[in-house]
Amino acid sequence: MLNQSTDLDRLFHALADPTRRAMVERLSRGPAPVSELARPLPMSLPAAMQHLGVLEAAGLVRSEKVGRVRTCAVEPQALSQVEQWINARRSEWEQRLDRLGEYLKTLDNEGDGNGSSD
Amino acid sequence: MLNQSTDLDRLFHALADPTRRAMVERLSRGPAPVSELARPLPMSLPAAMQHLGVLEAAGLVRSEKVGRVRTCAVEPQALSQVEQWINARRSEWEQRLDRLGEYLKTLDNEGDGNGSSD
DNA sequence: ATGATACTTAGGCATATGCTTAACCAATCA
DNA sequence: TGATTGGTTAAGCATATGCCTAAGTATCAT
Repeated sequence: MLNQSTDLDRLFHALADPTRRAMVERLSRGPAPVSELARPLPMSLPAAMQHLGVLEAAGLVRSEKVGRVRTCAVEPQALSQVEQWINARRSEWEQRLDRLGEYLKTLDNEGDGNGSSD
Repeated sequence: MLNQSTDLDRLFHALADPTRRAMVERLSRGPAPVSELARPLPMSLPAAMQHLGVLEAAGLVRSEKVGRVRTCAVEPQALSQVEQWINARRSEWEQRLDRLGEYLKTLDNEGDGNGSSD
């Protein structure tokens, strides 16, 4: 259960940039060639390609070149590791809050006292 | 609906580091003082504090100082924006795949005889 | 073959990140 | 009161990131 960190590192890092999220959002609606991904972006084509490289390295996007056009598509299962991590966290702290709730109820029943020291 | 980017930027970026995720994981089990968060980490206390600062700036962690001890705790609703973004993407591309499935079925009905298979 | 299109590679620069050590302050404790 | 504990600030450094321009390479169109 310890650290296969690097996958999550790459995924979160890839998603931490608005340009890259915009690309993923675009690709969520269907595959697109590099130039179409780059066109709306306020940067040069090479810069856009670097972002694409980060997305591919993270496994979020897959691409294939046919003729001179490289077509990119989202990799639908790529986000599952992220989801798993988040769900794990959420369930942990929900459990904690549940236990805290129980505890507070218990205190309530005790009829409370003070407890200061200082 | 476009760009409240910066929140997501900070959240994803905060989670893109194994040290910071380790801190969140630790805090998911309950609040802890800075020194306890830092102790297991292979770095100096100031370095750990910087990570903590990133987590706080992202809204993932909240902390409060009492006496000379600063106690940190997870902010349970902080991940919801991340979840929303991920869910939005997933539902988009699931819809797409559904439509693709329909389309393929249609083709199939047309009575074309070959299988594109691969 | 010539030129346009669609990407790709290379090199470079500015800023951001992650870490370190060396003080420094504030609350206990002896 | 002075030492210790817990945290904070400051300065500096090495590497990583994000962008650029310029110069390729490989199709495709004529």
